[in-house]
Amino acid sequence: MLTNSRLVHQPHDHGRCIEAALNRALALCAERNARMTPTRESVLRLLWQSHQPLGAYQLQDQLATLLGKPIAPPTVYRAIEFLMALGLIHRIASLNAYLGCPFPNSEHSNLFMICTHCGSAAEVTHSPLNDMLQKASDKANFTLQSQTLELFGLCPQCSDTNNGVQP
Amino acid sequence: MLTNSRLVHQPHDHGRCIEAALNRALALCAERNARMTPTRESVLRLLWQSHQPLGAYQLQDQLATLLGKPIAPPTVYRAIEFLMALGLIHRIASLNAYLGCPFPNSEHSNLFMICTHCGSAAEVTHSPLNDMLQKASDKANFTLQSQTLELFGLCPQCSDTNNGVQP
DNA sequence: AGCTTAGATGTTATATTATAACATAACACT
DNA sequence: AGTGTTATGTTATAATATAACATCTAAGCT
Repeated sequence: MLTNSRLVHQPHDHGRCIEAALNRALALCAERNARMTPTRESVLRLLWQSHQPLGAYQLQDQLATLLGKPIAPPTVYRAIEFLMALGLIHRIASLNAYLGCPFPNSEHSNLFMICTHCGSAAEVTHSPLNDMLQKASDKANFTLQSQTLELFGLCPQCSDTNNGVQP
Repeated sequence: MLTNSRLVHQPHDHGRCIEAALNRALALCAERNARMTPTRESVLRLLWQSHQPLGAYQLQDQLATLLGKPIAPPTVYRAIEFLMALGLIHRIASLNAYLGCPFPNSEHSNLFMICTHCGSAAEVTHSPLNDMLQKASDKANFTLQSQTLELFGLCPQCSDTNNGVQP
C-alpha cells in the first residue's frame, strides 16, 4: 500500500514538496510536448499549497490574488482540465474539489482518504484493492473502465486530538 | 457478493419491482414514524422506474408531468433528502444523480457499477471489499466513517452488444 | 367537531459549480 | 515577418443546490 498519508497529515517541508511536484509536472510536460504556463503552474502550486482539495472558485479567488488581476471561471477550469489530463491533479467528486496528485507517473487506483475534520486528503495506491475490484467486476460481467473511490473519516492527527469525536 | 446486477441489466417485471421497493419504503416509514407523502412516493417511484440514476432536475421534470403541476427545485430536493435519510435512495456523486436502493434494510457498502453506455447502475454489497477498506484505513490510522465507491464501465448487456467498444 | 402544532409543501430568490461561444493574444515554426 | 496552433480573455448562461420565509395539511388532543 503506497500512500502519501504521513506526508499529508503531518508537518513537513512544504516548499520543497511543492517544488518536487512542480518538477515532476515540468518533466511530464516536456515528455508530452505540453506547455506549463504561468496560470497552470499557479493552479498546481495552489493545489499543493494545501493538502486539502480546493474548489474551482476557491482556486479562482486565490489565483486572482496571486496574479493580481481578476480571473474568470473558464481560466480556472481550463487549467484544471489541462492538469487533470496529465494526471497531475484529481477531482474529488464528493466534494466538487481538486487535489494535487503525489504519484503522477504511476498507474494508480485513486483511492482517497479525506478527513472530515481538517479536510486533508491522502491518496493511496493499493493493488490488492484494485485486484478485488477487478474480480468483482469480472464476476458481474462488468467491463471496468474507471473508478471513483473516496473514503471519509478522521485522519491520524484529528483522530488523536479528538479521540474520534468531532467537536 | 450480493448485487442487483442481473435485475438491473436485464428485462424483468418492472411494475412488481417498483411495488416491492415501495412496500419496503412504507414498512420503513411505519417503523420510523415517518410519512410517505405523495411527493415522496412519486420521487421514489420515478427513481425505480429507471434503473439509471436520475438528476434532480430530471426528477423535477418528470414529477411535474406526473403530478400535472409545476414543481420547484426545493420540493424535489426535500423528497431526495427524506429518502436518503431513510436509506431508500443513494446519491451518485460522480453523476450528481440519485438512485433507488435495492437493499434498504441492510448495512451495505455502497459500491456501484455504472454503465457508461446505457447509464444503468447496479449496487453491490461486498463484505471482503469493505473489510479490505477497513484494514487499509486502520493501517493508515484513518478512522473510517463513510465511503463513496463508484465503478464505471460496460454492463453485461452493453459489453455483449459492443464487444466492449463504444459506438 | 374545533384547536393546536409539528411537519410538509409552496414560493421567491440566490448560491455554487461548470461550460458554451466567440474574441484576442502569445507562441512556435518556417 | 507570416502563419497556424495553442492559450487566454470575455461574456453569457447552463446545471446543480440551498436559504428564507409563507402557507398549508394532517395528526393528536380536548
